[in-house]
Amino acid sequence: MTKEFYIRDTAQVARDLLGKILVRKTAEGITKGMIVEAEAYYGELDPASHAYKGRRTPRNEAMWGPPSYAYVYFTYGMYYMLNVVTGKDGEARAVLIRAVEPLEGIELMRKRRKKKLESLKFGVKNSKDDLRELTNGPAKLTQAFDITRKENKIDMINSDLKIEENRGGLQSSFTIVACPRIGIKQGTEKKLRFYIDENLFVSKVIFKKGGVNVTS
DNA sequence: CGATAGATATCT
DNA sequence: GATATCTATCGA
Repeated sequence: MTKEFYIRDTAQVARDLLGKILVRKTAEGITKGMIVEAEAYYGELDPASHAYKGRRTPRNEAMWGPPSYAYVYFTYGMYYMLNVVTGKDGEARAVLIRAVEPLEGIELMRKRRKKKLESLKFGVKNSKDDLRELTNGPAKLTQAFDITRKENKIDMINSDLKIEENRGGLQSSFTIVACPRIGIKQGTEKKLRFYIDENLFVSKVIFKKGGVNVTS
């Protein structure tokens, strides 16, 4: 993707990221996945954002920086979340990548997810042999793609972590659903979460209020 | 399904 | 000291 792509309105970027390819290269190998779910965060203006009312700390510093950079943060004592910064430099806007559909490096994703599970003190239950379990959530996909604090502030236009145009032509058209964002306590009225309708890898489908279909 | 424990960096 | 853009498990 180009710099211009990310400079635009955050919700627009979130929508347009659906169907694009998240690519990750490490010494272990390469993993790829199609983005199927994303949320927009409007920094200073957004009660749900880490940068609400201009809060600027070492942790959320990346949000304030230039577009196309990664904002990776650690939360709940064990999880990393991946965002891409949008808007103009100095604006604190970002898109949270919430789910992808695995395309390449699936065995590697399995290995990484399994390793993480075993490191937790849970009772290492049987791993459900379900592809969806690899990447259908923001903290799951960062495990599967080995994304941690180290990837914070790297430019996602051309790095070992980047987003590419979908050239494979797989699923060229789809319906986009817009609904409230997940896991927030304020700013729930706005429909800033977008996902590909009917896609199996979407983290959570909201039946309650339903979403709005926005075909692009 | 719904409820809750889990672990810790970061902020107030 | 409280909180967090969550996940896995357990119980009904």
